Amino acid sequence: MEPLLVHPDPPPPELARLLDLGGYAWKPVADERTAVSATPDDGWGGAIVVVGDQSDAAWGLCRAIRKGDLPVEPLLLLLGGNRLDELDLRDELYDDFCLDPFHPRELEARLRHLFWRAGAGTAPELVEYADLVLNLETYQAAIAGAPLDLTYMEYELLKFLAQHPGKVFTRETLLSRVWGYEYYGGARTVDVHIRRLRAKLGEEHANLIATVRSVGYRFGQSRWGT
Amino acid sequence: MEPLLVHPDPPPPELARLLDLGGYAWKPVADERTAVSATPDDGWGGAIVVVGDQSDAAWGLCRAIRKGDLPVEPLLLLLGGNRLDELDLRDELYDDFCLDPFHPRELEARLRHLFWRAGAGTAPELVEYADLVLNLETYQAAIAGAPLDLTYMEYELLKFLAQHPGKVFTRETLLSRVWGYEYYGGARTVDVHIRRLRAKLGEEHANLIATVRSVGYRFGQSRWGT
DNA sequence: CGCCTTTGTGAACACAACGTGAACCGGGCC
DNA sequence: GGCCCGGTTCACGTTGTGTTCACAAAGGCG
Repeated sequence: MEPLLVHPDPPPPELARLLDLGGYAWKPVADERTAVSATPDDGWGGAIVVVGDQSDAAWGLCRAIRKGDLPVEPLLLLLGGNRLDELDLRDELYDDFCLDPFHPRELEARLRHLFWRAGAGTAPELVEYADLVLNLETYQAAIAGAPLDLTYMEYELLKFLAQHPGKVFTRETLLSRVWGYEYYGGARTVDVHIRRLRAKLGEEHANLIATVRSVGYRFGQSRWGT
Repeated sequence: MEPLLVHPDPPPPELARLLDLGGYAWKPVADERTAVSATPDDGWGGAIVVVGDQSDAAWGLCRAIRKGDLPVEPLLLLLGGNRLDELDLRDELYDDFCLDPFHPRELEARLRHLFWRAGAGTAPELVEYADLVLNLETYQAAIAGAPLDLTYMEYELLKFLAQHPGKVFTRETLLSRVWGYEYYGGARTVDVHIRRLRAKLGEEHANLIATVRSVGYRFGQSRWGT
């Protein structure tokens, strides 16, 4: 199993002891920068962030993780009972939390449940829609069994679209989400990539990407239910 | 919000007090059978199951819920620290748990986070009126199940009207609210779009848009009562 | 009943949005 | 340096769609 990211560095001794006794691999990190440079080849298996005296640093790290610079899941917080208020309006920054001081078995149970949840949902790193399959680990794509030879940008764009089937995205949204947050350039760039994607998908599947005039593009068919 | 299913009946007084103070609607249920018969029309908003002295009954209820007989999500457990072992190998039976005795704010925070998680994922933004459904994410519309092929302006106009059913809008109001604030153009443009909308809605549903002579247009039936 | 106002209808027009092909440019590599 | 590859930009066609206009139909009022 991939090691856990633990903040701060050094972590509280009782946390370190519990992780060691439980047989978890883990690495302490002080901030986002050290976290990035210490990232294992296989990525992180999860994160435990202690919201202590310098809660700003802890929340900043959570935010960096959730922003996607540092993809770590799941994320568990450890915080004192007097800091429960700080959870307000920060739902998106954590998956679970545990009050400190903690019952060792509670923390163990929470970790186990988090990993169970993570493993249950997304076992293989695949994105599938109809005949299309994207393998996120190997950067390969295939349609109806036939492999697609996509460039980097084409792959990223198709991945993003296929991860949100049915939803319409404006060119601006695509530029910011696929290309990057501070992208400056013509919106028509998106058109060209869409065209190449459609061409590579083949005439038969080109209609997987629909253009919504005056709005943007949509991947896949409509979603009426949940 | 739909009421919470709470087990056992009666629940511990401190739990009842917290739910009441927090403004939650809730119903106590003793077992699966009473839970089924007490199910509200809109279903349950979630469940809080106390794993107490008769833990068998509690786990049985959880199993019934997860089996699908009684679709309730999310499911939060409340259990004493000496019962942490019982969580083992039962990951699929709960979404979160809280140790008893509990810090009121911890339980509140867990409830809030659970609801946030449940609501964040599956919220297809829809506008509905009678047989008409507009999906705001996919820019698609359907009437009586049949998809409508609307242009951008037609869609925007219909969306605006359907979002305020029964209300009458002058052409000027529609021009400013749908087309844009500083629109300069003939008011008859609205008529043409209304006509095309009626045509696409089909003869059967064309009367969804009523013209109010000398005033403007109204979507849906007039509202005399509530 | 006749006039005037308001709305429905059909068609024509103009333009914006999109698709398409090709050129440009910058980085990595031999 | 020359080459290749991939991303971006530009110019041009094409199609769709919003707008306008002229006329017909309908409704209100004296």
